[in-house]
This record gives sequence, structure tokens and C-alpha cells, in this order.
Amino acid sequence: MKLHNTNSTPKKVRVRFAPSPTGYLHVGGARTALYDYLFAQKFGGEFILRIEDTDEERSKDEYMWSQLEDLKWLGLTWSEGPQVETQKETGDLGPYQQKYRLEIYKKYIDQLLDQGQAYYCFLTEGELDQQREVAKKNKLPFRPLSPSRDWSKDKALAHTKENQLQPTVRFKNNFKNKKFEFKDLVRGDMSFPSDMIGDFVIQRSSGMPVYNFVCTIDDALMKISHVFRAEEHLSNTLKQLMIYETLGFDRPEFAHLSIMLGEDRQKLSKRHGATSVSQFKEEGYLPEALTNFIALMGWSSPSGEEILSQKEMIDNFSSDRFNSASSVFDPEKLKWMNAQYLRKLEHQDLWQRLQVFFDKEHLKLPQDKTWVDMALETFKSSMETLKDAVELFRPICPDHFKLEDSASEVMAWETTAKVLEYWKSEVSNYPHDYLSAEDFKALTKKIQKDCEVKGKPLFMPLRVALIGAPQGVELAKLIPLLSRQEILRRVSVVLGV
RNA sequence: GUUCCCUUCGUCUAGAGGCCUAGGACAUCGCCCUUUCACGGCGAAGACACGGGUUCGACUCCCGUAGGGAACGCCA
Repeated sequence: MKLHNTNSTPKKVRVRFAPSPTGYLHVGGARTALYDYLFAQKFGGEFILRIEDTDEERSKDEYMWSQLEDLKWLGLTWSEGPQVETQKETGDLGPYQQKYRLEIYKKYIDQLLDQGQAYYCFLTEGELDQQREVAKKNKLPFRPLSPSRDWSKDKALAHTKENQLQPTVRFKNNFKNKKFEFKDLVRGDMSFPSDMIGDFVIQRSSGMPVYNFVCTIDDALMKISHVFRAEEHLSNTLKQLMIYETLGFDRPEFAHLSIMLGEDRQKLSKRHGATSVSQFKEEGYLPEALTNFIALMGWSSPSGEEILSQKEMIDNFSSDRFNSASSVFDPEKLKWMNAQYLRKLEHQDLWQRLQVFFDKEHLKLPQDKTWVDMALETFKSSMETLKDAVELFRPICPDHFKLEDSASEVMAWETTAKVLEYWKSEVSNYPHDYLSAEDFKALTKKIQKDCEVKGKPLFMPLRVALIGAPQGVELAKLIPLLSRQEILRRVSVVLGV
């Protein structure tokens, strides 16, 4: 399955991520970018960012910047292309936004036109539809048949002017019975027959060239050595190979990554829940966990280790460990992995990352180091995402105390009132501002003895009086996080005083 | 319809002809820890899509079949 790696890096490694700014950065795109980045890092090459914005209707600069920011958030940095901070480009082979490269494309379109390897096509959409229908009826593959296929450039231009037309430009597929072969880094030897496609459009009637053309030109001009892209581009490669060949460009190596699916085995999309990188960010996933997780969809480390730092991924990265089968995105495993990373974080770091989530919910927490350390130590093992901290910390936040419905059963117990009254009076006589875990333990022993209550009927009411709910973290750990005053206030609230 | 790609536990995967009684991870279930909920520890269950070849021997190589996917766009 994976004997086809060349394992050689003859050319200077230059890889590119080429998103089209028609939406937010998708985890699928993020994975491609990640592989680009890892590959470049591993082989000391360059990682280039190119913006494929030839779809004038759907492309928006706003999307471009958001995608770039998400890429940076993931820790993937590039040496050439538009940069977020300066809003300017770096690199010598720009511009890196295709809409600013139109002159370049025009030159090559003209060259093809002059050489008779492309032609102006005056077929209307209606005519094309008709041809398509005929092909379908005869169970033949559709190949556009253009009357102007063999016209000279001058004749076509004259015709255009005379009739005020806006023709497209089609690449003339004159390859007869030729097999286009290449070695895919993921799939091995690939071969496409030249008659798999007909003459294809390389320039729209608007004058804007199309993806398969500009992509090829730019990869060649930007000296891209390896193209990592999603599997859906596999069949496009034939068109691009034809262009490489007629223009005499060196072609890069290709790696067509398997596709990411949702749990219903359909292509991962919005209806499967979160799919954009920014959504995962908002839900409290760590960039290092997200990249680790997506790296493992379609690639594996030689050791079989699953928790891998960026450095470990770089060190172990190679294109012979790609899996060619598509994979299903499993949000549960992502959560698990995120939890692993969360627990490894330094408290100071974790606390800092938590602030944006607390702020959003107007949670005001103490900030002194001892308290933070204690609180984090108590709660971090219950967190899977940063956002989980909100519900964990809310109960110990003074302004947010309330009695949950789940507490009503406990409150109805016969012994509950007695326990809480006793608890209240003990705490009010306590000499310090905060109770220690040890003092709390001693105190519960005392209650147990004097009230003749133990086990659940003892601890559940106390928990309710502390956080408003009968379930949660260990009481001894919770106690030192609340001031004596706050504890008293709460027990009063619960007792309805 | 044509061309091309893909198929190992529910999910991510390991697997380069004998190391396979198919390994690991998530999820699931059980036990332990625990006054609750988690964390953690230990354990169980669970897969080579199917059929033919080739071979002394096939998860691995070849050919079919089935299922899934892509392209056949003036989307990328």
C-alpha cells in the first residue's frame, strides 16, 4: 500500500497551501496546511501561502484574513504570501493573491492561443446543455464540440468584435491515446487516459482564468516542489498535467490526501457540527490538540504514539505514512485528546487561556496565584475543553450561586435542615477567612457525631449548601476555594434565611 | 453512462507474504480507587467487505463482485 514513496528530495522543498477565500478555514484545509507545514519544516523547505480567489462572486478578503488568522492560531506560519500583522506580502515570487496575477495568466493564455493549443469558444450555455443531453441520451461521455475549435486567433477575435461576444478560452486537448502518468505520494502510480476529458475552459467569458489553469501556472512559477491537496483534485490532475506538458513546465510531485468524512460517511460539512477551525477555537479546543488530532487522520507516526508535539510531528513526518482511505472525523476522540493537552498545560498558561471564556460569561474569579493553583488543580481533570471551565467555576463564583433543581431531593431529607443549621453555626464561629481541607474534615467528623448523621445524608446537603447541587468535585477540595463569608451566605440562602 | 480512487474492531489506525491467536488509541462494558460526579488504574468485548486465483503459506500480490467516493462546471 505504501511502497511508492520516492524517499528522495531532489528539489528544494517548496510547498504551498492554496485556499480559496470563500468561507472559513475548514478542518480539512487545516490538515492539508498542517502537512504542508510539517513537510517544509522536516526538509528545511519553504511553506508558501497562495490565495486562489479567481471565483469573483464568492471570494471575499474578509474570509482570506480569517483563514490566515486561523492558520496562525494553529501555529502554522509561512514564509511567503500575505501576512496577517502587516497586511502585506512577503516573498519574491508574488503576488500571492491570484486576482493580482491576471497579467501573468494572460501571457500564457495568449501563448496557447497563438500556438493553436487553445481557442476561443463561442458555445452558449444552452448549446452546451444540449450537447450534454445528447451525450447522455447516447450514453456517451460528454465532450464539448466547438465549431470554432480550429479557427485562427485572428478570425476568432474578428468574430468576437463583430458580434459583440464574450467567448471563453478552451484548452485544446489534442492528445490522442496518451496516458498521463505520475507517481502520487499517497496512492502510488497513477495513470489517466487523455480522452478522459475533452477541451476544457481555461478562461471564463469574463476574462478571468479558471482554477485548473492558474493553479498550474502558479505552482510552476512559484517553483512548488510538492503539491499536497485533497483527493477531490485527483482527477483534476490530468488537466493540469496537460498544461504542464504543453507549456513545458517541470511538474511537481503530487500527494492527494484522503478525504475527511462525517459520521454518516458523507463529506464533512456543517451539518456534522463544528467543521471550521474558528468554531473549535470558540468551543475551547487548544490549537496544539486540534493539529495533533487532524494530523492523525490520514497519517500515523512510526512509533504509533498518538500524543505528539509539533516538534515530534516534524521529526517523524514523512510522506510514506499517509493512509489512502478516507477517514471519519470523531469529535469524541478530539475531546479526549484536548483533555490530555489541557492537563499538561502549566497553570499560568491554562489560566490565561481561560480568561476569554470567563469574560464572555462575566465570571469574576480571584486572581491570586495560590487560589488559582488550587482551583486549577481541583478542576482541570474535569475539563475536556476550555469552555468546560465556565460551568465548573460558575458555582464558586459569588454572583452566580443558585440552588439547582437537582438539589430538591436532598433538601427534602429529614436530617438536612439539622445538618445545615449545625454547619452554619460552626462556620460562623470559625476564626479564619478561609477553611482548610483539614479543618473541614475535622468539622464533618464533629457534625457526624453531634447530629448522628453520616455518609450521603451528611455530605450531599453540605455540597448543596456549597455549590447548589448534590454532585460535583470533592468537598475537601472545594472548601478552601470559598471564603468563610461566602460559605455562610450560601448556607443561609439554602436554608431560606 | 465514462474515467479514476478507496475498503482492517462502532471510530482513528498498525500491518511491506510466515513475526497475526491481527497490535494500539477513542468510545462501550466490568472491576478497583472514591461519602457524590469525574480523574486515574486494571480488565473484557470488538475488525481483515465478498468471491476466485498466485503461493508450501495471503490482511499483505493479481483478477473479479459489491459498497462508498471523486471528476466529467465559465466552483475550487
